[in-house]
Amino acid sequence: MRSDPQRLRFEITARDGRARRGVLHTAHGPVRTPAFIPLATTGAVRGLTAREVAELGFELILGNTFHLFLRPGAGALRERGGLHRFMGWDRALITDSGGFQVFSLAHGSVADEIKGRRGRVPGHGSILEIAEEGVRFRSYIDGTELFMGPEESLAMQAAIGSDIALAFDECTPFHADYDYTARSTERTHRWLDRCVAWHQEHGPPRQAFFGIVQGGIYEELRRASAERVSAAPIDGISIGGTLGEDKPQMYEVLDMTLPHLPEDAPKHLLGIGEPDDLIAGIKRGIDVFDCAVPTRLGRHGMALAPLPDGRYRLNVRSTKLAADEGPLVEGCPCEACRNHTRAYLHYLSRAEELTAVRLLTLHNLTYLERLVAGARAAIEAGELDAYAARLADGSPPWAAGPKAGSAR
RNA sequence: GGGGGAGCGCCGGAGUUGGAGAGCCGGGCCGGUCUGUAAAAUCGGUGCCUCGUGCUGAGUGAGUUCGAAUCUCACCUCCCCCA
Repeated sequence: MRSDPQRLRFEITARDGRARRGVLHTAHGPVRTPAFIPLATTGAVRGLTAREVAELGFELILGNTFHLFLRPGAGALRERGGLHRFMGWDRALITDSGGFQVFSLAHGSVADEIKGRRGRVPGHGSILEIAEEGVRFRSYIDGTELFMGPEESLAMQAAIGSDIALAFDECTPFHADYDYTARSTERTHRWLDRCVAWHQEHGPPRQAFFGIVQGGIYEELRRASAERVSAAPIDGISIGGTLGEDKPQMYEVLDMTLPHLPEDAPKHLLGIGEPDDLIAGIKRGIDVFDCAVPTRLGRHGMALAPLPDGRYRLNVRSTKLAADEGPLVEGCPCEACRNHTRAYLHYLSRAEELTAVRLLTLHNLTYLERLVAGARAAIEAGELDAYAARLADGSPPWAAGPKAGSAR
């Protein structure tokens, strides 16, 4: 760990077990943790404006180096003064390195692959070669042959001007065996060294840099990767790669990784964001999470809501809601729940009105923001376990927090 | 009143003019899936039953034929044109 305070300072203000309440001080302001990070993959949180995302309370969003590299490209972003200015977002920005996308091109859908399911569309991979130097691939936009390695990724993240850059890594698939995962993880470590070297030489002065732990589902590899990454001069640590095929295995992977990371490092769990997983991660000491779930489910007609069966995805398109005059979720402070009925949202969603997408996206993001805000308050109050228990019993986040107000 | 055209499954369309469909494409409807976003995406189901080599089915009825969604006749409905 380097923890250069000029780039990033992580202040821990309260603890509850292994969970912590903190503040990430970035070049674009503070980020209260534990935090959920909405995805703005291509420079927009899908369906919303930057102002709306800020109004929901988010202080950090995630852009994607790979997508922004293809379009609008480094030159255009530099000319526009970086992504903050281009998209009208003046709070903190973290950029994923593109490692995940490079491998999703090879697998059709890493989302399936890393969970142990089969890729959705086999045989359309655009990867031409994965080598020590980096990855050659074809643009999915126009077929242009392109190359990205550690240096290209960091140069692009410099052009974007993110507050936190991530190391260029290989996201190891679930079906990779021990030997492949070991070789891949070692290559990711060598790429980490190249990223660090490029970043120290050319990176924006106030841009922080996070390393990424790999190692698949193998305890030995996770420990080795955790120790290797922790030893590098970095400002924080992301946990990536396959986290197993189900939630119990994901928690196992976390438990085999987290003990080997520096206690005071900001810890980012890549790609995780279902409500119960946020709590599981927070309890283990994770500080920030990013995930496509709230925005994607919103576009697919699903609302986050505690359900009687212990799940939390309400299908708004279901006929059951056609005449339901109640709010999406009782007590939710979002625009969809305050101003509209389930019946209206049901109708809008079936009619494929953009308004439905926007309202559900607003709701889902509100739900997760309130969930982590509740966790922050609970940690300060030393009541995280009680908070988690009330959530597990089906309380919505705004009704499950400590009685003594909130820490929003 | 005359002439022409068309009728199948919840809806629309294509197609076959004697060897066969409980078929095809859209849509709707019902349900599933989605965790570092090539996802406002995607995958199923959608006549009946006792679930099988099962039954019914091409506007309605009759006929020709070994065999009819296809050919003939009558009728019904809709569309277009002419009066």
